[in-house]
Amino acid sequence: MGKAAAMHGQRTPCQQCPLRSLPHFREFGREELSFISSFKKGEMLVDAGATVFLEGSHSAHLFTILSGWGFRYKTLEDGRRQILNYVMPGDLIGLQGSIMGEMQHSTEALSPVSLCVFERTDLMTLYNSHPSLAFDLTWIAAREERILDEHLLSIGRRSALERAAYLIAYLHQRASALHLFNGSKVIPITQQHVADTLGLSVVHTNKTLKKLAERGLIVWQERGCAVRDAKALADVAGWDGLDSGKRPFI
Amino acid sequence: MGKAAAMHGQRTPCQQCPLRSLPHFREFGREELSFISSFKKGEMLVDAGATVFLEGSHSAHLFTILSGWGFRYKTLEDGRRQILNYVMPGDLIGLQGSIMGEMQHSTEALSPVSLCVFERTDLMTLYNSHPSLAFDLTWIAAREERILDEHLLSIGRRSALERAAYLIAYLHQRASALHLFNGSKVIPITQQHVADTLGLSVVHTNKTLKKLAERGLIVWQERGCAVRDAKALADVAGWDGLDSGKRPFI
DNA sequence: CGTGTGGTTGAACAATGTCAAGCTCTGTGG
DNA sequence: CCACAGAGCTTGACATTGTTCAACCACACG
Repeated sequence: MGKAAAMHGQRTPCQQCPLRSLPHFREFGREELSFISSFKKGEMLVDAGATVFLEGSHSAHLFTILSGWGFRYKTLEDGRRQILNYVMPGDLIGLQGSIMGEMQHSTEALSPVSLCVFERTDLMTLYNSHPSLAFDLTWIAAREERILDEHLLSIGRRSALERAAYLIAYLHQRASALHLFNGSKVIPITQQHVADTLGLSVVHTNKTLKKLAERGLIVWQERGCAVRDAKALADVAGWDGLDSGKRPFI
Repeated sequence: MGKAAAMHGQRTPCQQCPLRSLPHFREFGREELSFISSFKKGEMLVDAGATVFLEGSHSAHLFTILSGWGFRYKTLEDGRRQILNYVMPGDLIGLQGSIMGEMQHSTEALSPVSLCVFERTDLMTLYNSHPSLAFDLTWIAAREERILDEHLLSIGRRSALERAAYLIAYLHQRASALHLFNGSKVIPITQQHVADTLGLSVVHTNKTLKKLAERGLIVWQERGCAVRDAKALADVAGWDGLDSGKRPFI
């Protein structure tokens, strides 16, 4: 478990944020952007495997992912782990803790991750001065809730094969919308991550993924999963896909 | 599946809302209360078994539960149902749909339910004029997210017995905080509801609940579940319990 | 060269699902 | 008052799904 974390002053001003130009995100006004730019206190880099938030901590910060992949998880006392969701560029992390106090889940980097750093004490200023951004924060929380609803349906009621298909289709769709598949085209997770997301053992996960591979829907390769037929995956899972509309991000 | 729904003009003004006096909720300023009172457009009553929201709909309203029990759920095409969470007095429902458009889950009443009616078009006014209430809305969404995180951990990684214990401890703790156990002391759900919440079959749920009953932790009775030892239930599940602090409600 | 991490496999076993039947209420209509 | 129907709970036998254990393999990295 790597731990390296480097803090830097602000590098990219928000006005030139590479994520802003993606069609996936809603456009922001000049004033909103300049406020967000002042809200941002710097950037942070963490290694793959590093822990960004630890369950039980009280972080003074919250972050937006600039680049890289990570995941949120909880564990039981005896070590059983459940991955709750994955985080990708544009995702705000630590909002739950900032608003309610203590962090009740951990967050770990799957790849090297760079993050924009915000301070939780500035949140109230945002609510006071920028209602549209305040609305966006609620939007972001509601979106996460909606995704968790679908995950719950998946783990509770879908078979192992359906679950695996759903998970990979979901990750693929999100990453595609962010144009994340230019270089590697590979989702950077291990089968252990898949198992801990689906609530299955690694062994059974392996056998399940193999079935998807035999049908030509995915290929498992060095450090990750490559999608061959996203549509068929969604079909296997009986999943409609994510909203296609634009979404806000801070 | 009952469908009766009656709309009324406002009966109880928010200043005299019986829920406000519970120690469970944060106190509101006079100004906040008067705004909320204007935000409220009336009250609605629905029968047990009635559907409040249907997946796929675009409701013009959102509601706060005044009294009664209900639950949110999603279904797969072939009818498999997953209950996502339960709703009780003080809970705001329909926020997800109001903010993001279409409803992606359904909500059904478990008992007769009375609701305060709000209009989604008024939401923006709230954000513009009352930052503290805007913050509360994000708080409410973050709280739901946190609860879903715990449910996901439960379904994904706890055994059937642990899951059942967690669910009942959770419902009991929430209802206790709301002083809901004056009359019946019974959680008004069927074993089918428990099964659909835990992601188990009814048969296995029945056998699992029987084990909890044999240990003296619960008693299953006419139309519901009575808790005998809440502490022991939480212990079986290895669950810490909910936050004890005050929370906002609209 | 070792060593470690992640993937693969088969066999034995445990957990959970399915099927089918019966039971106990409660409410309803004759 | 009785007969009946439906909903929800209970139970046992059996099928299926998923877990655990125990290897072994392949590759990357120091």
